[in-house]
Amino acid sequence: MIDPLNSKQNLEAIELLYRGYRSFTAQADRLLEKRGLNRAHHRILYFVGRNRDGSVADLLEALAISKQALNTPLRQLLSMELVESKRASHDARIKMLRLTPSGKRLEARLTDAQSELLNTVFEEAGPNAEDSWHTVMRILSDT
Amino acid sequence: MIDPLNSKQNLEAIELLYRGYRSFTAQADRLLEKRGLNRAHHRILYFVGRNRDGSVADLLEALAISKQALNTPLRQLLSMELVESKRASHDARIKMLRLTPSGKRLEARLTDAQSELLNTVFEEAGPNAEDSWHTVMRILSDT
DNA sequence: TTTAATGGGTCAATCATATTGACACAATAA
DNA sequence: TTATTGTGTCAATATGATTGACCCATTAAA
Repeated sequence: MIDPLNSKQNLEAIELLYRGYRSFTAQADRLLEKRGLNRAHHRILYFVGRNRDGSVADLLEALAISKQALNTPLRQLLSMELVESKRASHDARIKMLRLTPSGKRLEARLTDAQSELLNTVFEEAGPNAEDSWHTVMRILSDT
Repeated sequence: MIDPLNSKQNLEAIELLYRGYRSFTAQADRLLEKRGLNRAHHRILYFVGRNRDGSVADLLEALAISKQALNTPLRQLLSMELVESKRASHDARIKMLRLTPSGKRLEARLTDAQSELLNTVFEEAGPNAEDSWHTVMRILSDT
């Protein structure tokens, strides 16, 4: 009777997840570092990019950090004009956040780098592998 | 002509990698937190576990952090008797590090949690998916 | 055998990022 | 008018990381 726990396969999978994730985030990290930005900024760019005109509160909830922790990187992105805010017309308390053109360009560059990497990987692995990989990751994500 | 860059597939893959990785590390993080440990400790336990009797310098190289950054968590693991060190017989300057029995138990518990999660995931995804996933992740890791 | 290099450890100063708590201000809702 | 909401900021504190300067003991080289 074989205990499937800690099989060679699983031990390799653990290793692969660590290494794969690192390899996946490495390019973006380098691109960000050039501008003095980090993953916190990236997360903001990402969520603002995918949630146009969302409020600061929305962003706080998405990032699950404190108001004070958000303050610094968000202010930097605003002053670098990568993100802009305007008051909501129906409620002037609310600031709606969106990417500026250059913010969009940066976000796109970060996403493109990762997207290109994935293209290379899936091309090398073959089309069936891509579907299976998605299936596995979807299950893992929702667990 | 379709630009495969930033296809829906790829955008989903990026999202899945983030979410999947978070889900993958969540259990271990919780287990560690209970003992007042964090990912730094986990990394040390991991590398010491897989590199029995390695030196401090080996560990430093593997973790790619400064001597001073290693100092605190390693000292904690030593004082908690999860890691032990003994001088090398051929060179008394070198400290060889290894897990104690309870260090091994903790490391195994962390690994088991991840391994179990992967078992569940792969079981649900089917056997072919597992192989494909490994293929993709191997390529990604080595890129 | 004196001297230099190596492995390991620590102190100090500093930086970055995060936290909680306490407020302040303007705008909206009750 | 008063209370609540959305946003922003100050202060104190905690953690984890950095670089730089050393120290000790041991081993290697001169």
